[in-house]
Amino acid sequence: MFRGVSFHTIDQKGRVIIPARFRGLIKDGGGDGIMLATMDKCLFGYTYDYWNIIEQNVLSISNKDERYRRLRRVFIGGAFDCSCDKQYRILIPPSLRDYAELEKEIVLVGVLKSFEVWSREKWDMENDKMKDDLIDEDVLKEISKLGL
Amino acid sequence: MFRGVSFHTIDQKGRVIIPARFRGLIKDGGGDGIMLATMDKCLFGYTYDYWNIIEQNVLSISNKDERYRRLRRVFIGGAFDCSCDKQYRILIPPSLRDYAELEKEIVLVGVLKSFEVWSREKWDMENDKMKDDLIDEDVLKEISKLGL
DNA sequence: TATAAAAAGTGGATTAAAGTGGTTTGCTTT
DNA sequence: AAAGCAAACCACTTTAATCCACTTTTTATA
Repeated sequence: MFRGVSFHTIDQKGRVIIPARFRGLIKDGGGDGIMLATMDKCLFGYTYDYWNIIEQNVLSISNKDERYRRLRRVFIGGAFDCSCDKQYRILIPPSLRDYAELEKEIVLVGVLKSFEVWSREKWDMENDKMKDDLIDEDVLKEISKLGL
Repeated sequence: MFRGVSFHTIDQKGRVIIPARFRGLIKDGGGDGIMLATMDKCLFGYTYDYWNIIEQNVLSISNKDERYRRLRRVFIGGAFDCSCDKQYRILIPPSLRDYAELEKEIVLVGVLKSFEVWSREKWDMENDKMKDDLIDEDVLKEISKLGL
């Protein structure tokens, strides 16, 4: 499972290193590369195997409703296959760089089945929001269920 | 169960010794290492076995709501697998050192299912707060239930 | 209780791996 | 043919894993 945060840089070419602790998971997940998709103003990284499951799920969504068709084309349309180079970096396509506003400082965050790529600014904001969430009854309830 | 408090140091590389009385518990809990997570401005150490339970609970949280996705990414993002070296020390990742403000003097505290890592300053403050809590009605009620 | 032996705890040196930035080469596209 | 881009290559810096030496504390035993 993907866990932990790392702080890195994205270079002018749009290359981002995959942290060492993620590499085995990626390889075991179907190859030397990942699928990148957009969500929550950051990028979600999936192993090939897990992505296949997601695609199957997307296929099973009804296409009757225009909203579901829109969801499908935005989510799948925004997904890219990114393979690793010899230094274990992925090249992030310009459209995804723009979406997540990746410029210089970036953050990689493991979230179990997948990991996320954030700009440093947005990640800091996300942490601030989390602090605010800690006075939210619903959130506190979920935390208490974790058994910490 | 983890119990008792020990005062130690963290060296320049970020290494921290595991007290002898914790070692058997850790080994019995699934291996020669622990999972470290962030909470309450200190670090929580879990055995692998217990961490697996927590992780299952995290996976069962709904991901519909943005607040719950945030909870997951901040909590799992703050979790690291720390294995012991031959001297039974763990290396604490820089992001966790920063979070808990570990610099030189640190405190390890057993709290039954897990143990905690504090900076000495924060630990002392925590004890002061405990003194204040002893005039709190709710806290006194819980204490009376303990059967001391 | 004195002493030896073992275990716990600390610090530093060495080596291997991770991470970063840049250059070159060879495609593709217009 | 030239421009743009990505893949591959290379050089370098930083960081983490491993190993070793030593001090302190605990335990065992005479």
